[in-house]
Amino acid sequence: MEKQTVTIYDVAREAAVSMATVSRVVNGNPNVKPATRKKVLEVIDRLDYRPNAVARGLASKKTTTIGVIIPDVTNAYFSSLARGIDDIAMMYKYNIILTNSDENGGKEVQVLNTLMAKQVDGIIFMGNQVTDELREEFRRSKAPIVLAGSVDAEKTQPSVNIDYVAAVAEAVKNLIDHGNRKIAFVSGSMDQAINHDYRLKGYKKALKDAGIAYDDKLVFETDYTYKAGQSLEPALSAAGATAAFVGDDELAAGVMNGLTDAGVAVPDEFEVITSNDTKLTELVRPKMSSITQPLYDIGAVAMRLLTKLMNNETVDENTVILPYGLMKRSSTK
Amino acid sequence: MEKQTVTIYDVAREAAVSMATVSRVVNGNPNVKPATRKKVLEVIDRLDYRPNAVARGLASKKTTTIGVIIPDVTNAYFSSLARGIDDIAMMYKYNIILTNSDENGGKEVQVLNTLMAKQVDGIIFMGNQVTDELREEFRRSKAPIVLAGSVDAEKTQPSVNIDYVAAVAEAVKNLIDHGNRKIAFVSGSMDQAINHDYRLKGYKKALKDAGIAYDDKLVFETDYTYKAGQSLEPALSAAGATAAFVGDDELAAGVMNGLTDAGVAVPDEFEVITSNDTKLTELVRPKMSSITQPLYDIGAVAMRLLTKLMNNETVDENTVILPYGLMKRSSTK
DNA sequence: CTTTGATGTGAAAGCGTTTTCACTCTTGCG
DNA sequence: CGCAAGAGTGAAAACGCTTTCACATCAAAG
Repeated sequence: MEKQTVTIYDVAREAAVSMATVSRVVNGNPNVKPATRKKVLEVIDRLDYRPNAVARGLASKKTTTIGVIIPDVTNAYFSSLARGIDDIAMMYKYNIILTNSDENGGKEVQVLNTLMAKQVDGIIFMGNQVTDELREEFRRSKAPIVLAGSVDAEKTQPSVNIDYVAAVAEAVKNLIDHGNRKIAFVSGSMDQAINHDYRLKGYKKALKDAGIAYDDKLVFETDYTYKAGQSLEPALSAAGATAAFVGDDELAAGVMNGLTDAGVAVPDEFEVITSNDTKLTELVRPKMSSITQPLYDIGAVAMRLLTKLMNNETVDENTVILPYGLMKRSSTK
Repeated sequence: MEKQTVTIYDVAREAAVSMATVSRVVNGNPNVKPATRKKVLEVIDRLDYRPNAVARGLASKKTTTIGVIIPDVTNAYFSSLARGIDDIAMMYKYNIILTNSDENGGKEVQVLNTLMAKQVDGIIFMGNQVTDELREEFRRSKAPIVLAGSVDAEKTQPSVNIDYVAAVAEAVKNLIDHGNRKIAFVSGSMDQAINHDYRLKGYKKALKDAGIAYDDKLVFETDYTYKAGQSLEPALSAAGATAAFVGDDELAAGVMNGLTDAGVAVPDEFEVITSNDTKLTELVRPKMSSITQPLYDIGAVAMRLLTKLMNNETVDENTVILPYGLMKRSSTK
């Protein structure tokens, strides 16, 4: 025996009004006489009527659902953003369809398509490799799309970020100020805009400002994993580096622990500064110095921006830049 | 100018067939002559037709979307499960509506209701405090619900877990075997079934087996946060404990770092063993010994189980128990 | 009284699919 | 050559809501 669903029609019949009226009271439309409203509400309560959101979505062309594409929920940086997104979404009565992309272009395109098929009202995209194909899909979408904690070199989509160039430059300058001349730049794939177009630029800028020559032997392109960082020590030492800027906290933890395990003292013999200021930075010993980012807020602001876009409100600034900082902990002098 | 949507009707007209036929080819129904299929496919391609999943959901009463209730995406334990869930879901063509509950009963009930309103085909629930009200909602649901990494004392819902009692008992026995007599039990709220009904039982069992009297002064009920753990050191020392079993990795990292910072040597003066075997255990120094759980698999199996339930397949065992292990690292002797 | 403008309500047309049912062709077989 | 059994297709009825439009009612204003 299937559980029976009660529809708006049942309520209308029982309350001796039309479906239109029931719909009005359900949606808080003021054009209903208080007495009628009360009557309808009673029936709704009695029958335990619950509006079917799918039918509503079909009729109104709004699903109050947004899509969120995330590289990996398991990643502390992105999950912090996701938390900010969800909280604000909930505040505005939206739900979130969350999908992991592994920053895999093909998967991203596919996911984007199913999200659009599901008629989401908006999309938040996280991931740093916006391919042409992806950009094309973005354009095709009738739902607004905002990038959170993610950059696209072409700046074609609304986005929320910090000023990565300036932040990295400042972090590296800090290392330089401590007397380091050979500073490693450790990051994930250089195919990602955030690395080659932003972080590396900041790195180069700091070097240039200090009159230090750029040496690509000091640039280490690897995976965003703890293991990858851990196994980097020999190379780092071989290159003669005495400090490193790292583009991801987990990676940085690996780098640092790898160094420590190899007998290199952090920060005395080698300084490390990382990028994302996730919880991780406080857990490891020594605690890691880091660029600080308002992680939760990046997600929250992105979601807020999306709500405006979905309501066709005019927004003054499509690409918002949130403030960053530098947190000195114990992995730098 | 709104972007125009092309509907199944447009395709039917252009291909000079009926909507029914278009629907058939879209859904891979074999009852279509190859020639017709080809013709329709061409038109679909030419018009760039994309089926509207909402309309489809209304007509078919299946949304290929499932709801996932998670305490906090930011938590490494749960986000690992979530990753397993999403991967399997994607494999079976489902999408996930993810919502954070903060293990707040009221929020959980509310979220559950909106999920049901959105006609999700199934629900995966994570959270260890199944209130009566919640249980009542579960019962009301026509979508199957499975618990992942979460226990309900009443065992009324399908679930996927490890044998917490045995695992904790083994972990504590290990501590006892190392000569510890005063072993602290550190966990989150005792209101949670997993703590008072499982972990604590395992703890008591191990003590009893070793002939050690249970002393509730050694039970520390706190928050699942790093900070909470860190500030526990004075109390731990005051109670004369020489070892601790901890119910959460982040909490355990806090405990351990708090101890270390206070000059208590881990593991020489104080041993720590934790519960979830998340990445964290490897990041901290010393690395933490832990009960090992197949995190990803718990999520994956839960999702797989859910697919069966959604298809009305008969499942032999509704409450599945996955194997656990014990990983000795450096926070125990 | 009539007129006017709000206010409250209902009928019915969508929204874009799936699915049932009936119907028309083909086949293969006796 | 006739007929039963598929195979292939279309018409149209759902699915459960929102929204438009027209209509009725009523109070205030003239």
